[in-house]
Amino acid sequence: MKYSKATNYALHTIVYMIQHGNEKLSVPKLAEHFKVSVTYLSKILTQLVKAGLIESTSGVKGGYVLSKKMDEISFMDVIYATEGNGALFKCEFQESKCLIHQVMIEAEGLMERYLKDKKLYEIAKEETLEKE
Amino acid sequence: MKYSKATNYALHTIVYMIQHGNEKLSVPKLAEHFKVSVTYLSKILTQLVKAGLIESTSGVKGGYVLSKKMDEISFMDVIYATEGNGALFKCEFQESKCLIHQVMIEAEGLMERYLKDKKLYEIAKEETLEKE
DNA sequence: TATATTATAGATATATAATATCTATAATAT
DNA sequence: ATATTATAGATATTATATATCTATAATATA
Repeated sequence: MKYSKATNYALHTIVYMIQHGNEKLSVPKLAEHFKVSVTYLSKILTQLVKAGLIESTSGVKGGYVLSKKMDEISFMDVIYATEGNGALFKCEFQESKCLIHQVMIEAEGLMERYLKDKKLYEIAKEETLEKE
Repeated sequence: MKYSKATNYALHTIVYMIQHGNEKLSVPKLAEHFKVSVTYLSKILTQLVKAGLIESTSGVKGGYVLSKKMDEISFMDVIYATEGNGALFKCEFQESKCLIHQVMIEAEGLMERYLKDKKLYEIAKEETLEKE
């Protein structure tokens, strides 16, 4: 099991938006920066819209802005949007009564809690500082 | 991203072997118990052999036994065998210098450390107790 | 030694998910 | 009216997971 590339693009896009002070950004600009096709990145950003992380406006001068406060968006918010929010491990046999299942869920929980607590704002800020 | 069914079968098989006091067990017997095809389970068990978790003997009265002490096999040992031991998240861009990458690796680490510390023996023992 | 039983390897088939592109449509600033 | 943008739908291409089949090698035992 692996995180998808889409998740990587999504995380980087949000960081990029934060670093640009949440000015409205279009897919063509974002796609150019990340060297990825416009249509492909569009699909990913639409997922972020549906998850309520960003907002879109069509037409000339359209594009995307963050729909939450910059410092509220967590890694996990983005990952849920691109990977889904189902459990990583499912036991077909006894389901919730399965002790193996319970251990795996607990392990996932550790990762999730860390990623829920970790905001993309922290990263964006650090990277900006590094450039100075 | 999801854990594969193979991982679930592998974890359950090891627990089953522990619960049976590490007596030699054949694939036909294991497959019958888990209601899964012999050939499919074979592939999974061969992965466990290659990972050094179990040992096989061919021929009549052949089968599998654990190659480590029962209480030393961790969840992570099994997961590495079936899922591979590469990182779950890779950033194509700046690789190791990427701050997003670093956070994701840290998060994975939490899950991995928990699963390395958690031994299948604990589960096997608990389930046995429940039956009594 | 012959036979039955078992693990392993290789080939193949199918299903599902990830990656990616193309086209058409709807929305909007100028 | 036009150009620009997001969205939706269809489709194509890989890659991975799931699964089966067949052949081969190893081994206990009759």
